Amino acid sequence: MKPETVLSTRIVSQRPRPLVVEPGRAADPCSTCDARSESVCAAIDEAHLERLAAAAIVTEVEAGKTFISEGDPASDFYNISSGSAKIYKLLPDGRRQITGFAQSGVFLGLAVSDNYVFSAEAITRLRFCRFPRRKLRMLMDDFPALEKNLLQTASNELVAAQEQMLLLGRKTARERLASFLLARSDAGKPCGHGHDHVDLPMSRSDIADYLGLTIETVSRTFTRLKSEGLIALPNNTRVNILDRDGLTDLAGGYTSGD
Amino acid sequence: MKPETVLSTRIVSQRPRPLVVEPGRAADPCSTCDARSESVCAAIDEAHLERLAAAAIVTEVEAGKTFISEGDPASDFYNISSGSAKIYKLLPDGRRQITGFAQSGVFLGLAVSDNYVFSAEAITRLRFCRFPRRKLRMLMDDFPALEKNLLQTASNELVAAQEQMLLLGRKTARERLASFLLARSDAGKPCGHGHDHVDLPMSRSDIADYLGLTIETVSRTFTRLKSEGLIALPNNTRVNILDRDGLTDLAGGYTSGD
DNA sequence: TTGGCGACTTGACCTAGATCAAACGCGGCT
DNA sequence: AGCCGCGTTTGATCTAGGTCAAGTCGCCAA
Repeated sequence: MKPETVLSTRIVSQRPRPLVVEPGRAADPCSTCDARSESVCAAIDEAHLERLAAAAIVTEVEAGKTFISEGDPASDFYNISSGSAKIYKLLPDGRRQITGFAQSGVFLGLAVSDNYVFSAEAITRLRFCRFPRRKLRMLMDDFPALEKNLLQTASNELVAAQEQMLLLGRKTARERLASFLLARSDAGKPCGHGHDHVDLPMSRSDIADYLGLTIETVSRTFTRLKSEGLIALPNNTRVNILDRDGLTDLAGGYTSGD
Repeated sequence: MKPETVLSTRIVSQRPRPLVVEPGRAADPCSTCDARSESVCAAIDEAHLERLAAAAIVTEVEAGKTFISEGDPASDFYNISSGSAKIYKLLPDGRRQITGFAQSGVFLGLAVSDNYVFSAEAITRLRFCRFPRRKLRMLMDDFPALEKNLLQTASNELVAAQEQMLLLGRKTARERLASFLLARSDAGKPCGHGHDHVDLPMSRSDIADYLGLTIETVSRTFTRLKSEGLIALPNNTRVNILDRDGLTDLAGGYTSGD
């Protein structure tokens, strides 16, 4: 729980390098935060940013680091400012379901119970703000807009969760992958790069655990979509969408976020 | 959209009987509402109940009636006061995923977009309050506790949704049914009846569409759990839990709500 | 340059659960 | 009482996707 232990031991042991971990009120990280406009922090205006900054603990972790573990006391609320992470749940025998990928702007840890009910692991090097629950509650009391924003965000998450239940319960492997690629292409839109190439920072195994499939099925299905001319696979972390309409058709009712 | 059209034509045509549909400010329905204590309405104290009652339109529909259709303009927010309903999404070819069962106290329609992204159908005769979105927003502005309560509720829904994704993506048919029965037995707890018998107002087909299975698999799995002595099936709408520990074990990490 | 490692792909085979097809059983109606 | 209709159960068979087992590819280190 000490900030020092946040660094990934596995990765760091191979190539130790210093990470910037600024505790508390550094040089007002919030006023220069890239993620602010897309995140719940947008609810707090420029004039009061120092309040936000005082509550936030900016932290950076290496790829592969598990920074939230299911069952741990739910002490903090997280807001990701750069990089991406996976949120997952495990069964006792190790089967894993990834319930979401979190990118810049995404909040985590709204859980109501005293303990986290999911785990979170950095996929890339990850930067985020941690807000102690108590301080977040105070901020919410002082800035009703923040609470409104969180409710809005939670509602959106709920809609996405229902879409994912439809995918997991009723779609075939091809439909799942098609839906996934389209959703990813929308998610990447605000990040600048165009609509028709999709960046996949996560491994095939992560995709499998997100879509309720095995790694082999994901791989085979990628190959098949490629041979059908729907996508191109220039490398393992990139997919180009060649036939968006075909993919949309396949995804079966996936409706773009706009 | 007119209140009269809310009645189920299919059922009513067999046995027409008058339904109580009290529009607007009847005899302050909120002060006598059974569901208030368990619902978001608990956020508004006795003294201001007439504000709540003025915004609410109490409606009653027959079993089988679809009262929210995916794609329709999301005009209202719903709060169920008695009966139960199913929330679902459809694929173009008719495959269905039930994303949740809503009982007394449950709110519906927090969706952010202008149109509903799910459908809802009454399982039993159903009573609920409808709040026009605009009025709900006004109430939230006046009663911050209401907004807090909604955020709390939405967070809980999100937790349940993640648990369901784990179920749909990674659990076997037996594990799904065991998890379902345990969850139902918890859900029934506040309604008075004991822990070890579970009431299932929904059909096998609904259970199948909720668990991402077919009706045949649900039926076979019930039979198997019964022959293994884990449950008893006195009739089609009732399950008695005979071996809760065994079932919990099977459910694989399902943790009771208490 | 080679060798080793980890992530991915491909192939052969297997199985949980889907599909197709009868029964069964119960409540309502005549 | 007897029939009808619908929801459910049960049985026989099929298949999408899982499992097991080799490859293949790229990347880094020596």
